[in-house]
Amino acid sequence: MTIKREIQASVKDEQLVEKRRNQMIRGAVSLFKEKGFHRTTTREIARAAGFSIGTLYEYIRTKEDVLFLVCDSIYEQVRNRLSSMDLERGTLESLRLGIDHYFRIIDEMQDEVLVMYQEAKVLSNEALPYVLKKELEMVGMFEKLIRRCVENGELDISNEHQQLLAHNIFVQGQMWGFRRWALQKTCSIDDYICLQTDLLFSGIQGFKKQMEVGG
Amino acid sequence: MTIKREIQASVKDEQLVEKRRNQMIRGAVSLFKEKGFHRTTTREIARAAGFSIGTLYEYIRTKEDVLFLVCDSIYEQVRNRLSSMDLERGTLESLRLGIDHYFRIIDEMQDEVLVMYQEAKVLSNEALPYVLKKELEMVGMFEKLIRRCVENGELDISNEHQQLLAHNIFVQGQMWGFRRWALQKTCSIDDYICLQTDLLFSGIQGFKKQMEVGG
Amino acid sequence: MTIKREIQASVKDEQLVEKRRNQMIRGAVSLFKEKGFHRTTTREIARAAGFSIGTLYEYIRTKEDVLFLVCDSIYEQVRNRLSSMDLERGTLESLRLGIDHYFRIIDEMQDEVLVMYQEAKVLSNEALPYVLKKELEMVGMFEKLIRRCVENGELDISNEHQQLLAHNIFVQGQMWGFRRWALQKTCSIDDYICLQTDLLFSGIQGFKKQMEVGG
Amino acid sequence: MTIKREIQASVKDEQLVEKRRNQMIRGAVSLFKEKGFHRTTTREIARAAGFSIGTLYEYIRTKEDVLFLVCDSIYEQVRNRLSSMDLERGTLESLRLGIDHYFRIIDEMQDEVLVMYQEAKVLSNEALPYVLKKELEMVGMFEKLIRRCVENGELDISNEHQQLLAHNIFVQGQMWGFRRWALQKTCSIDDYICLQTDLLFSGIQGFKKQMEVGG
DNA sequence: AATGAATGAGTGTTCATTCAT
DNA sequence: GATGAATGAACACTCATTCAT
Repeated sequence: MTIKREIQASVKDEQLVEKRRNQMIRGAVSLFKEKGFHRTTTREIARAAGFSIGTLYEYIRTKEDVLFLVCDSIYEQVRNRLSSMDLERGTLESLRLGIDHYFRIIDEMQDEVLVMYQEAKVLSNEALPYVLKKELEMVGMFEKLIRRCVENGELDISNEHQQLLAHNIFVQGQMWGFRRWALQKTCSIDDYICLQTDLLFSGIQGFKKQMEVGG
Repeated sequence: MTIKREIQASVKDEQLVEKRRNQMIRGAVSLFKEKGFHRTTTREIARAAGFSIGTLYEYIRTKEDVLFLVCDSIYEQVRNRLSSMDLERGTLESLRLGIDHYFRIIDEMQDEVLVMYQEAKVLSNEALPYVLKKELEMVGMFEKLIRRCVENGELDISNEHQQLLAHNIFVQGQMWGFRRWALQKTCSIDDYICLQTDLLFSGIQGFKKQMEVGG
Repeated sequence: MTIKREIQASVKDEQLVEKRRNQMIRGAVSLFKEKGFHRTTTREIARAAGFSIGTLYEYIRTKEDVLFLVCDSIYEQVRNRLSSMDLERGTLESLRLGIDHYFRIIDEMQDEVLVMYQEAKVLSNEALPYVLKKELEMVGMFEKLIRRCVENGELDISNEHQQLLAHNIFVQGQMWGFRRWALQKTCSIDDYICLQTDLLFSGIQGFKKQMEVGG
Repeated sequence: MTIKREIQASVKDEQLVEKRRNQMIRGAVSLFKEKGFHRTTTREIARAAGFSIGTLYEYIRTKEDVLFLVCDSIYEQVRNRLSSMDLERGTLESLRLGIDHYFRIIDEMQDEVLVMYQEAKVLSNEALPYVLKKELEMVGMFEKLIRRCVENGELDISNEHQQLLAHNIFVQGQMWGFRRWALQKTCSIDDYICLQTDLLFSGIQGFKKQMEVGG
């Protein structure tokens, strides 16, 4: 169950709040993508959402609320889509599939992830921990995936290695988005998944060894 | 050879320009660290640099110039410190040492790297490519380090793997800074270097294999 | 006969209008008391009155109407309570009693009087004269009280003195409210009535004279 | 010596600050007079002062600062002009002259006094006490004037009567301004001074008595 | 070369009022 | 007759930039 950090709205009809906020988020993401949070005005957000500035403020209290809503929504989407992963099987294949799945989600949500990635830090001291918490939850999913492999005897790495590995996977996903200017020039998402999986599973010495074995 | 992107100054005396800009950068970094680029005012930068707002504008043309100067200076520092790496030896040990060296630099320059990392994106379309270019140069250093290993027969991985590996190393360095809220709670820089090196060199199956061998 | 300044309502049922407006006034007085007219929003008034903002506007046309209603209501209350005074007897004792009565009313309605006193001026050029007229009516009551004394031979002061005296009494009543920060620290309403009556009746030389007589 | 409540300015040249603030006060008084503090915008104040909105905010920090400056300046003016009063002589004549002097000052500064009188209450909890303190200082001047008369044997009234009398005089001065709509229709300032002095000195029974004596 | 007072476009936010349901 | 979502003009305040001294 998710801890809800409520953003206050003046409007009472909860369905309407949901609907209007979704309009708002959609508009805001594309604006933040284009010019960043700080260079986007609330008026622009309202216009992009399809309503007036007055109406915008019926559904939030401060501009930062919009950013929070955006971040929250993106995490929620990623997590929802990630939830179809099988965390329990505990085979290397399921880990490989999990990574594949996650990287493809990021690929499809590149813009959103980039926005969140670049702007989340401007969230206030009140809101930021909540967002970071969500991030840790997602990292936790990879940790679980890995731990089950260890428990299954498919993998033998220390607890610390497991944790860092989970972080690496998580960051390598985001990296596909935030370093697209470098990576996506020479590389498709399929390539990327393939290459990263190689490195992840075999390490650089793995190649050497295989070579030696093969040679 | 480095492409110089000149920031125009009204003042002619180049030594003075250099000196004033260094004051400016020092002040700006600590301000950006504290409150980010957008929440820092030019007046604050001037004050932190030790001169008046009018003088500030004798050495730059826009606020963004300050950010550029800051990013440029940070990259330059990282690169300078990195330049003591031996890129040519082409042994796994030299690669390991290179990573160790780089990660420790990042650790010491955490604040600066974080600033640059978080704010660089607001640079205009004119300045950003220049900064990204510098980043690629640094990635290139790791690529070279790796390529020499391959040429030396110490490693046998494809060109694509080499490139991605270089990116991974570069990002894992930055990651130590920008994910400090998660990583640095349980882990020293020594631990981090050790763990990342393990994963990098052996991959996760490496561990398994060793186990099998050992078992 | 009272001149009625009609505030337009959309609702036809006059009893309902009366009822709703009373709710509104009660809510508004306590809000104006707390934060003044300008810092009180129509939404707050509606909420304090127990109905919606839409309903509020069924019974008034502008926010200023609320202020008018409030002022009107307060004057009406003061006047009603004042109406038990005996204006006709024409003795110094009845004047003394009238003052006593009036000062005690003000004391009990301090908050309301303060509100009206401080906010009435923001009424538009259309509504203000109406309110001032009511005030003059009340001053007129004291004038009558005094005049009857003169007619009775109990007092011998000129017409101008009578008028100014009436104003003084009226203002000294309000003064108990609007200077409470100074007066009510060291003085009860009983004290205040007593002291003011002394000054009013004897003047400052009166004391001297009595002393001389007594000495 | 006056306790200074400093309003922060960005501009350092103190003479310039003084000059600009005087421009500001002059403009603000006439605007507040016309439409009250709340209906006056900061842009209007800036324009009336003869500079831009940006410049206005170089000399104050909030709109309320303007009101404080206005109130402070008015009190200071009244007090300065009042300072020529001889507080020490302790004769009834000097008291009479003091009142005459004070009432004439109020008459000349009617607009200013009215503004301060009507708007001072919106000052924040921080600034209001400071203004009230100044008011009490002025009341204190009348108290002193009266006390010296008592000490001189010219008057024999209790401490409490002295205090209230001082308040009455102070309020009757202001009253000439804030009730001008009623008083100034039938009465010049000379008349007003004369009538109020009569009532003050003789009380209403004084008239009667004189009559009896005279009769 | 250095200063800092002046500028005003631009920002986030509020709130009286309307009107479709 | 009652509701409350929608509106947008209006507001206080900020800050990058300029330029006369």
